[in-house]
Order: sequence, then C-alpha cells, then structure tokens
Amino acid sequence: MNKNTKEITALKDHLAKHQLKLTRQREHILNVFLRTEHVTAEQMYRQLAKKDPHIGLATIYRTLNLFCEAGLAQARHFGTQTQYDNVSHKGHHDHLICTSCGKIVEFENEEIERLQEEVAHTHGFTIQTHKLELYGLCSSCRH
Amino acid sequence: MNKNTKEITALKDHLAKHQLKLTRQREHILNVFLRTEHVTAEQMYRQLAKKDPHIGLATIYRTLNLFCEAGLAQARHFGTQTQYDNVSHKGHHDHLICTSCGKIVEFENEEIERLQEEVAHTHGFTIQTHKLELYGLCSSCRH
DNA sequence: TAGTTTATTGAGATAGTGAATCAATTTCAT
DNA sequence: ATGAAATTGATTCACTATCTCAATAAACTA
Repeated sequence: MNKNTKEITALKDHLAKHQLKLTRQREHILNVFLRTEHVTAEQMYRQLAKKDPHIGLATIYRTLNLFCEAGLAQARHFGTQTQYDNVSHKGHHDHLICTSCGKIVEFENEEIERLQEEVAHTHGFTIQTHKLELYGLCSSCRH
Repeated sequence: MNKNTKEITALKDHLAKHQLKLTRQREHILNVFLRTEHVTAEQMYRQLAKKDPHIGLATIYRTLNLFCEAGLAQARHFGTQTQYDNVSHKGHHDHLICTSCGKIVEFENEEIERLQEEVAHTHGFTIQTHKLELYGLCSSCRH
C-alpha cells in the first residue's frame, strides 16, 4: 500500500481548491482507478459493483470526470465509448492502437511534442493538451 | 461546376466495386459534403432538410459512413459527436482546436508524420492512419 | 461533540447519438 | 420495359452519459 499517497494528496489539493469534499466513494474509486491503465466508466462500475455498499453509475461518471479536472485522468473518445487513462504515475503519453486485435501501446516522444508546440505557435495557439493516436497493425497481426 | 468530377468518379468506382448503387441521395449528399471541411451527421441533415424532397437522417449516417469506406471522408470522434472530415481534395491533415470558441485550424507537418512512422516502427507497428489533435486557446480567446 | 451548512450520492428519468428494422421505392443490368 | 437487388425513410431500438432530486454524508463552527 501507499504508493498512492501522492495521488490522494493531489486529489485532496484539487478538492480543497474547489470546495469539494473527500468522500468514501471518491477515495474508493481512486484506489481502483490507480491500478488500471485504461478503463471505461462501465468497466469501473462492474468492477466496483461487487463491493457492498456499491457505488452508483452516475457517481462513477462524475468521479472520473472529476479526476480529469484534477489532472489524474485523461478522457479519450475511442469509438463510441470514452476511455479514462491513468496519467498520474507517468506523464502524458500517446497511443499506438492495433486495429486488428485492439492492443494499445503507450509511447512518448519529446521531439513530436516540441514540434506540436511549434505548429501551435505559428497559428497563434497556446496548447493545453493534445491527443495523438496512431492506428495500424501490430507485429503479430501483420502476420 | 465540376471540380467534383474526380470525387464523383471515386465514389462511382467504390460503388461499382461493392455492388452498390448510385442514388439521387448519395449524389446530393456528396455535393454538399464536398463544400464543407468538417460536419456532423446532424448538421448535414439540417443542411439538407431544407430541400424537397428531403433526405432522412438514417440515410445521412449511412452515406457518411459509406464515404469513409470509399476514402472520401474520415470520421473523427469529437466529444460525444462524430465529425466527418472532407479528405478528398487535400491529404490527411491534423487539427488545432480552440477549447474556448471551438475554432478548428488544420495543419500538416511532414516532420511529425515522419517521427510517427519512426515510433510505430520501433514498436513493430505498421501505421494505417492516425489522429493528432492539439487543444488549446486561439489568439483571440487568450485575451 | 452536537449542530449546521453545503456538497454528494444513488436510483431513475432524460437527452442525445448512431444503428437496426422493414415495407415501399428506386436503381440498373438484361 | 422487366425484375432482382439495393436503398430509402420513418420509426424503433440500444447505448452512453448527464440531469433531477430527496436522502445522506462531509466538514466547518461553536
């Protein structure tokens, strides 16, 4: 336990700044969330529904959105669903997604990030966040 | 007129290859679609609903998906909606999106594309397509 | 600690997007 | 022109995510 101290502190900071409260549910959802890489609200709900007393679906949605605002999670629209990525323990990362088997590989590339800043600057934009997804075939699916 | 000849031909090719038919609706939707950069099915529907006889919403969805399969359009999940981008007259392009006013600026960057290939290669992936979106504030919204 | 204020929760209702259904219609090869 | 096959459009349906609101819980104050 308590590799999560840092994240719980980050959450508490955010809550304090916005006059929000630390609830049993929020803490519970955070603990489960920190153990995953990518998760949908629905998956999270099923994961938590086993416990008793269980947590309502609306609360899962609200809390995952809260995590996004607190910088602990990042929402990613993937097909028809929204995936919430855990970005607390590692910096921002981008994704390589296999269109055949669905495998997701994360990566980071300083040079690409730098070029993004450059592009944004030439168009007068200040970047807040970005999303880069590469779709293709992984080595096993290419045969 | 008929800068669109090329695209209509591309559509006809696709239809022929898949035993599909060229209908008044498909032609009509294509003509309107080619005049736009980004559009949702709903926007397209309202755009076309003025005409008489008007075109059903289901047909819009089906046809925009058809355009994607034919390589004339590209679907992009933006928040809860799906935007269809016109990619017929220009190559693939990426987006700068203002989180305040919603303005979308397109850009292309050879160097970034090259680095993407590089990253994919080191992970054993073969890229089919990609999506790069930079979110931030445009010059007017930054004040 | 008890009391009070304020945010949160959960169950269900609601909104919205996109796809499925199917009878009527249109396309297109013959 | 004819007929097989695809398409259309109105509607229904499935699904995701948000909203509503009474009941509850958190956190501040005395």
